Amino acid sequence: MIKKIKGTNDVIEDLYIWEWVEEKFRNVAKNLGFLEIRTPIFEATELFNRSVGTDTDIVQKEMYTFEDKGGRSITLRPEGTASVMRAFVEHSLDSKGLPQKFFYIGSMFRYERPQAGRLRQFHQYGVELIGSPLPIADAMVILMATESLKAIGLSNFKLKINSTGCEKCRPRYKEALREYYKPILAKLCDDCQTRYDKNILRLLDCKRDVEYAKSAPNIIDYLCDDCKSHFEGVRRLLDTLGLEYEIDPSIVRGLDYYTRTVFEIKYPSLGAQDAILGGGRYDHLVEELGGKPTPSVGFAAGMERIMIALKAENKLPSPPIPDVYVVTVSEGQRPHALKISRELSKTFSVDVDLMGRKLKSQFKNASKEGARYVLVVGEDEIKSGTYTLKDMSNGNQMKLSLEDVMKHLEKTL
RNA sequence: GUGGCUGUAGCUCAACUGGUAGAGCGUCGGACUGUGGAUCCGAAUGUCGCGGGUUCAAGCCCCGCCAGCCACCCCA
Repeated sequence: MIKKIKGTNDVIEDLYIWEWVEEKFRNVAKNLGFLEIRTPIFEATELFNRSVGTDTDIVQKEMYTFEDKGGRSITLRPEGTASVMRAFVEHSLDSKGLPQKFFYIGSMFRYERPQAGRLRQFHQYGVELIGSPLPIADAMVILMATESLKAIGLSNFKLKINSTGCEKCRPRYKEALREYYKPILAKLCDDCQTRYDKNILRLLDCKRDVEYAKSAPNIIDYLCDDCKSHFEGVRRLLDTLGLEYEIDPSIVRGLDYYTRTVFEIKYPSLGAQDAILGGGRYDHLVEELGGKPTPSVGFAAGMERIMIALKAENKLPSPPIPDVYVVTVSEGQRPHALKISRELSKTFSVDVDLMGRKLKSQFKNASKEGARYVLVVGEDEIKSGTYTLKDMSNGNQMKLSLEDVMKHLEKTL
């Protein structure tokens, strides 16, 4: 048997949940003036090297990269922001005026070992607000994040924010961290030893050496005046909106392009992979991709993790059921039943037996599928032009003309 | 990439210290030849994850691979 590739998933019975969630997210985004965008699922490898950063784990070991038949290096997108920004630059969308506001829902690919809440092909809902340097842009994006989660009924999530400063203040902070950790380096775990050289910020969210991280220098104290007032501006707006958040100095995002604001939404009961959404500001990404300086903010949310959270909170929508199940008594009525099904399906969701089962089994089937009504098309019905409509919730039956059947369904469904 | 646990019917799981595969649920049918959700009866379906080894004999033991789950790393 050919089986699906490791770390991929078939969504079959649960698809209606996905559709429902996506609809809610689209609504939130569209009502705030964001335009849905679909970019290619693969891009030139160079795009991700430039945007995500050559030193990041994503680029170094997690990308699905291959050469196409023309000898080009192609990569399955590991995240969505790079493509949206590329499209923004490629189509000179700044000429349409700023800001430009986009959202997307789609597949991302990362070659990682699968575990709870982590797949190799996964899906993200993401938002990009391009062109505004102001704190209100950060606040808008964070608001969209929380509103989206609330729109699907989630409540047990925690918003955490931080600032990673800019090219002026971040080096100063890194230096301070190096000085702090240098004398105790030998006491740290093996991973932290390598993190010290590779990416010192990562020492802050090590799961083992938490004690040392607690008393480490806090980036907030090292922010330059501009970054500090920007961060305070964002906080004031979040306070105005009444959003609860925690300032968490250990939030260090794994992509190189972040500047200033970074944030995460955690769903603590999910297990090790408890971040359902992450984002921040990336003020230099457009320049990096060859456009004019265009400060931007955005986030990406993990659809699969959101699905797990939804199930945990028991906030699932109800599954789709047929409104009417059309049933025949014998073979001769099948053509008639098919025609009636066509009429009914213009307004209602209809199911009809396609297996040639006998009447009783058709009823069983209708019941199993949760059909609200069964319409019997038998010899008598065809002769008289009045059909037997049975309400499966209480067993009541009545004989109605097709027109009256339609009316009755419209009234009661 | 590393580590732990797991892999028997569509699903959940059983099979004593190795003796050659079973139950419940589900599916389909019948009891009930124009009526469901209850009950009863019956039927079908397994390369026992794959490959190799040990043995008279392997679902069970050994090795390798693959897959799943969980964790590390990292992230959504």
